[in-house]
Amino acid sequence: MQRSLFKVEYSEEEESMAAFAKAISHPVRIKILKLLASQECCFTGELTELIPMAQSTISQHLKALLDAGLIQGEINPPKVRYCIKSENWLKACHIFSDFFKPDQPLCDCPI
Amino acid sequence: MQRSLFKVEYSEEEESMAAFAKAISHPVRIKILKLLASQECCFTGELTELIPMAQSTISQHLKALLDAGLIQGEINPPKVRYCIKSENWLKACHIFSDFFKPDQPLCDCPI
DNA sequence: TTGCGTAATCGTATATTTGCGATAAACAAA
DNA sequence: TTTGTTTATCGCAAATATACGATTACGCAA
Repeated sequence: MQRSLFKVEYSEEEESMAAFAKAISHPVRIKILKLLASQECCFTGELTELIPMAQSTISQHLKALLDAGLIQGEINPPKVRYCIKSENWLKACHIFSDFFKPDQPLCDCPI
Repeated sequence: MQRSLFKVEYSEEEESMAAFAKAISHPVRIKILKLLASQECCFTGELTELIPMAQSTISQHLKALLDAGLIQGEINPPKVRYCIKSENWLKACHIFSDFFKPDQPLCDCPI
């Protein structure tokens, strides 16, 4: 990729919002988060049974969610129990509700 | 990419949430949306002046936002005036606020 | 018609993402 | 120690995304 000479500057908020968005930009990761956020709460690799994908692929998506800080995992050999990382979940809640404000005055261009 | 034999099924809501998320998964697109959503409202290619990126790159990002349905453009030769597409903006508002509920009962695993 | 300004598209190069199977790692139980 | 269970990581291939310059397209004004 032919990289720009000077880097575009982004605010911390823009960067982290983009990172959260990227984490949930794949439907299977949304599905996983929904499962973890549901009342059953702390789930594990039963995900592999619920989602028809290779175990390695599920693990890869879990890693993406981990890296984004949206989930956390407790190693409980030989299993790993995952759940929502509430700290960053709340951060994401705030960032997105700040951005997507339904009562925001929007353009009324008659396009 | 070695595709799965059987396709994973996603709900319409999961699909469109992922699509919206992908659209805002790049900080420059968040920046653009912020500019368009700000009171100045209907913006155009002044974006090219505000954001130090090649014109073609900006146009590419605008197309991504267009394809996601988050913005719309009015051709006003030789310019194009963009603004938020409120219909889908509201849809995104609802989808994200439904997903990121701060008062949701989350796991209290002591990880 | 010819040029000008604006914006989209093309072509290209590189980076990242996505998916799989195979393998490795970590621990518990036999 | 060996075996089994669970999960992460590796290596690969293909698809997408990102960025640029160059070119094209489209009206408007000379």
